[in-house]
Amino acid sequence: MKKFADVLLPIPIKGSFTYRVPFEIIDFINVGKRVVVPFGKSKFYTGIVKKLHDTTPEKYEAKDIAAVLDEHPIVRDFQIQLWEWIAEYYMCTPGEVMQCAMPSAFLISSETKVVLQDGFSVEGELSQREEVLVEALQNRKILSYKEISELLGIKTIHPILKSLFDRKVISFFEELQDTYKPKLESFLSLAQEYRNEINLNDLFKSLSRSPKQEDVLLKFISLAQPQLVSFSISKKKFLLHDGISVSGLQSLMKRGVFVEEEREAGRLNAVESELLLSKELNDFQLQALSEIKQSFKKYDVTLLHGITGSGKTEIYINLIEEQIQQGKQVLYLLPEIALTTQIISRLQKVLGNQVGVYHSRYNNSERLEVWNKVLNNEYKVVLGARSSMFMPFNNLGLVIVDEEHEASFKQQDPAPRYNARDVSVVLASYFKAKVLMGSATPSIESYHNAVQGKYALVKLDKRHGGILLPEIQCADVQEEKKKKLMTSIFSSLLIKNMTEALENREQIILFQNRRGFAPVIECSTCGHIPKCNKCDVSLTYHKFTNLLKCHYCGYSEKKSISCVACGSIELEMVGFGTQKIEEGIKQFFPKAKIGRMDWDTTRTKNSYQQIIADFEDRNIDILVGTQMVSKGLDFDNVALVGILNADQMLNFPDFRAHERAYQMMLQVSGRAGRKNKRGKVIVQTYNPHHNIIQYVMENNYEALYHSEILQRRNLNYPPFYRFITLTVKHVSAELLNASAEFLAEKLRVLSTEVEVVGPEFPVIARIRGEYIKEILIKIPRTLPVNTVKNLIHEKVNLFNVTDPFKKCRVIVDVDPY
DNA sequence: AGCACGCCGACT
DNA sequence: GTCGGCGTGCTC
Repeated sequence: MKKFADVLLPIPIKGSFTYRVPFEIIDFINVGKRVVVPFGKSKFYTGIVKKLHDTTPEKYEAKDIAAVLDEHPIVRDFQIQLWEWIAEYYMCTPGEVMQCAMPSAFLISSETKVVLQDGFSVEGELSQREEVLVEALQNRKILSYKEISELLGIKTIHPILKSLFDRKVISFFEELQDTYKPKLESFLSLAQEYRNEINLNDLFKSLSRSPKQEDVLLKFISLAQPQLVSFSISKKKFLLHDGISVSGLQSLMKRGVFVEEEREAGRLNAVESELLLSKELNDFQLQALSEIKQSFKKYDVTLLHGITGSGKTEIYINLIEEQIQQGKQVLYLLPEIALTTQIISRLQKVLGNQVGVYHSRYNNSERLEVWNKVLNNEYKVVLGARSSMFMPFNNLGLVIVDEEHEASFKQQDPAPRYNARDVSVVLASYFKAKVLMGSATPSIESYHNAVQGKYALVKLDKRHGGILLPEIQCADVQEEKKKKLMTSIFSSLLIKNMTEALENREQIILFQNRRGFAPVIECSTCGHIPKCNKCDVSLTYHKFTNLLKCHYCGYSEKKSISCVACGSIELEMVGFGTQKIEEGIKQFFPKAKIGRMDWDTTRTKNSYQQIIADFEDRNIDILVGTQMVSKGLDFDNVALVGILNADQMLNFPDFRAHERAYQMMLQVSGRAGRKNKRGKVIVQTYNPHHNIIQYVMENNYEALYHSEILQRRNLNYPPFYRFITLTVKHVSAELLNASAEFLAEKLRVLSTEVEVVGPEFPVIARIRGEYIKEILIKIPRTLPVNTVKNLIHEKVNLFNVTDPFKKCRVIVDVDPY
């Protein structure tokens, strides 16, 4: 009988909190269950029981656990271990990991509510604000702090509330609100009295003059056969059947022929179509599959290097089926951007309702339902973005990380800044499960692991269905400009090929990596460019809304007709985004149907699907887009892919810029090519002889790897060194400079082998009014990283107690991407 | 992270 | 004078 419980709370504080287990709940409490606990002066939080023990805390009096919420644990032991591993490795708190790992619908916290006291009487005068509040409470009975603050239009409402409380006008209570409400659906069944033949026949006779009602009843009975008595159907689905009129049904309901009952329905769409067999694999796929299975015998992690269009997904499906047969679960991780309906339905067609999907577009209730289905073993496969690795698996056999090189597996903000690809190896180890990482362009780190023999390497270098790799050509922008061939953003080579493709009624994709290349308004007279006044960036012009927007803080203003600085009306657009490209095409090919796919046009839930559907149905001739067009889409009529500005990607100030540029160019190139004709790719660049461009044209990943790994070794970059960045922020640039310098100085004495670079201003030195400085710590692989991390913690803690530096915020990012 | 307490400017 | 801003410290 354990008397104390260590409870994990979803707050960014180190360590867990020890509570007393009251006698009444001692039989119900277990590790992994949720408990409600008092926290601070008046709040209640939901936490997870991490440990039960008998050690009386010495330094404080433990508070009592208020309630146990679950009948069975909803978090498994391995998850608590995993959370702690992540917290330690990524230098954050287990509370932050838990917050990110669990659907927030599980973690309800209390909210303080204000009510009038029974039979209150006002003694003395009320201030104007107090009067407003009392009046509002008389109308609405219960108000939250936030509502009161909005009502009175002030932030500090505490003194007013205290004064009213002291005069016994109002009182407080804590409300725990369960945000999860099961979704209900109406079900129809035949009323008791018509469940015998005589009454039913009478009913039909009486309906002879009401054909609509008769139809409805007949349909119901035909659907119900042979079990009329116990049959029920969802009202919504029933109405979808042909020949059923809403009015007919309503009349029958009024007569009491049907009874309606609300049932829990679940939000997740079930797959109802017949399952298909997985596709037959070709010889190359079979070969790769057998190599993978072989490698699993010796290695925990296998890297599958399979070129675009080689049919990696079919191999995955095969492996998943095998795991399911063995009664194991599978986690299939994809970058968010590649999680399209195409891939989801492909999996569901073969595996049906055993597949659970988990991604950011799901709301809290949906996430909670997926969690429960994994917990109850209803889902054998979880397909999702990085956060789906936090599901409560119970016998994981395989983790697939597709598009392994993608940066989006690393969470940027907020903590935990984890990399799902890397953590999945730890996750798998708890189950002795295998990890399969797949990519057409593996990350240098993973390929290095394979080369070093840490991972197994399996190659698949034949395209599926005999489709040839596209022919890649370079358009030398500099040369064309010299010869005055290039009068727009399109080279003559690209225009020529586009014209050809359009004449052949073939489709085209134009790719523009927008990053840092958004349209900016510049005054032709004085050169003024509108900037965000809180961030160190130019505002970008959005033609559709006629707004100037900041991409970092969301600030927007109306575009003025004249220059704000000099009043001139000669404003010019500099740079081009996808919108500008769209316009450019219209000039050259006025008849072509153009679609645009970027962050702006895919904001609403279905717009993304719509664009893809339009492209597939050939309602779009030319698709212009950012990164989005490069992921997870398989079109079969794309003759030409144009990469408009390759240099933009190559010149990005980041040590991974070349690797990324290669990956991106190869990925978009993969969209070109059809069954009977070789696709074509035009790369527009100022540097056609750049080695990366050459590697892309030769499709030579090995060469890219060797040139990159050499660089990394020479410059002490990953994978030879581990990186940890410390980001320091403050509104005052002076304080920030001094503070960052102080912190860097402290860090420089860590060890002679550890390099401390900076502090330096990043490319964008100010966001939301705060200046930013970065310190990069480079740790050789040979050094025990935990010792270094402990020292970093020590220095950051020192920083956080040293005046005036502690006023700055410090963010730690391990293995930044 | 919230939410208390406590110190200081700009208004009745 | 006090109201209401915000900086600082604590939470089992």
